[in-house]
Amino acid sequence: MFKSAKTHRLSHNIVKQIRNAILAGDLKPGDRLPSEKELAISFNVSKASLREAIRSLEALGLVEVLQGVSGGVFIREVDLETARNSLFNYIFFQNPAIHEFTQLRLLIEPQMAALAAIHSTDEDLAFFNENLEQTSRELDSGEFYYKLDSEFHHRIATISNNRLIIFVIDSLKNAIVNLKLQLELDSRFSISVFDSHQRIVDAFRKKDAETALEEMRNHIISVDKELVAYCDADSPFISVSDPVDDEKESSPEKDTAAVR
Amino acid sequence: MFKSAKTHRLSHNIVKQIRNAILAGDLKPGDRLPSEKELAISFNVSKASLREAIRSLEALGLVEVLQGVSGGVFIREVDLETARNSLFNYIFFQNPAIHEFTQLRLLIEPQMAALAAIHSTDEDLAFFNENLEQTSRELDSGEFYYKLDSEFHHRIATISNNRLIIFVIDSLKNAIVNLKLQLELDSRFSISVFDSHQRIVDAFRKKDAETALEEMRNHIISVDKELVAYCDADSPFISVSDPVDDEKESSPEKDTAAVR
DNA sequence: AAATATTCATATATCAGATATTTTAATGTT
DNA sequence: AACATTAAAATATCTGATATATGAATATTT
Repeated sequence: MFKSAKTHRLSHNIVKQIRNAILAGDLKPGDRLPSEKELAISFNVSKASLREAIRSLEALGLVEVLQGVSGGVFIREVDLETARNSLFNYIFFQNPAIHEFTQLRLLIEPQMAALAAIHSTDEDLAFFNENLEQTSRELDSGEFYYKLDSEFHHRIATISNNRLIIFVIDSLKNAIVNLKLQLELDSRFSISVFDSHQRIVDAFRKKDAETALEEMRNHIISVDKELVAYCDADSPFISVSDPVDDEKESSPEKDTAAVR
Repeated sequence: MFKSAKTHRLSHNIVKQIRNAILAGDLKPGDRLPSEKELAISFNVSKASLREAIRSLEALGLVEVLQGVSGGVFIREVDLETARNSLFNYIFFQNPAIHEFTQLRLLIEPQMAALAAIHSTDEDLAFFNENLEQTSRELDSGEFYYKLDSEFHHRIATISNNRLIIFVIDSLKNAIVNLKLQLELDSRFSISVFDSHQRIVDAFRKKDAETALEEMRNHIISVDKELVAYCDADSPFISVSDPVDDEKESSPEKDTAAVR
């Protein structure tokens, strides 16, 4: 009925104003805001309050701050990583069961595999070949990281050309990997994943949508079974060392043991 | 090759430490952190830097800050709204086409409708009856808001009992409504939506999964067509007045004109 | 002339400490 | 018992000084 009459935090007010300016199109990625001093004067607040607002906007991924001359506060596009991390934070507390991941994946990924079978270009196929080859090498060396696996599914999503679907698939994989495990993979599992991937790519080569869909479906289900066997027993839950931890330079995908 | 040797911001360092403590389980929702003064001493930084860190954590939805005695910084679960808003920010810059939303919805919602037909309880059916009745009243009064529509789809998602699916459906609807429009609805459209909803609920009552799925599918497709007709012509894009703007007390669902 | 080093201007980053405000609980008053 | 007052603890905000980072202009060297 009535609006809260609470005097909000100054920094919140500033965040709101700037965010609205972005959403209204008055501020666009690349735009540079006036300097802290000037902003503080414009908003009629102290530098400290203004900086708190900037920190919030930074956390939301809406601005980026550079130091030095010609530095300042720049509007930027919120990137996939920021959104994905936020979703990860949410999922962390929800701590969904494996089957919730699987259910959602099953709704999306088999269909995307079917699409990919039809629409994949030579370039895409070359990518998948290279991906399989590298995976094979990693299997031989006993060093199976989930990066290649991640890229495999990501690429399939990409062929859909649907950014929402890419986001969902990407986020799911990220969450599964970082949330549910850090399991020492047994190599039998890795090989089974590799085999699945091979069969899927094979269907791509033959442009056989039906088979691609079915193989992806089987793949997801078999991964589900493995994960359930691993996790749900005692649910080790999580071990956060690097994954969500570090900055851009070591992205989550880099150095976490593999899954799927 | 080499890791960035850049000395990060102090506040970032603090955010990282606290976030990691949360993810590691050392800090749990409801936990209260020491006071600003004490924290500043612990981290060996000034109060200003510490507060910037707290603002970031607050923006991420990981903490909540209360003033006054027995106030302080409290760890909290990241809620759906925070994650959804972050996704919205991402989607805003991506600005996906209607068909991208539709494609993803088609993968999920018809299946969920089928599930709901099978699993909906008397309580659920009562909810849908009430929802339809209220919608009908709003139609009569000419005041069609998207809140009821939103709740309709949300409830179906809820029956899936899958938090990831609920998140996706909820976020999609939120994004569609806030991003794509603020169209003056023509009442023919509202009525068509209402009819679809009625047919879907009817299938629920009969526990007819097949029909529920098909009706939801038709519903989404017809909404897609309407939206494309409305939007893609000149793409009014957005008008941000309240939707993503205000605080908890006026949630996005409240006062934006309806869609679908 | 080109490469390198230095200086300078301008931002942000950080600190220290004072003051204001909010909120709860304890205390007093009627 | 109900209500008002006060005290204490916490965040909120402001001010102004200092540190640091960065790019560009300038000077120096080769």
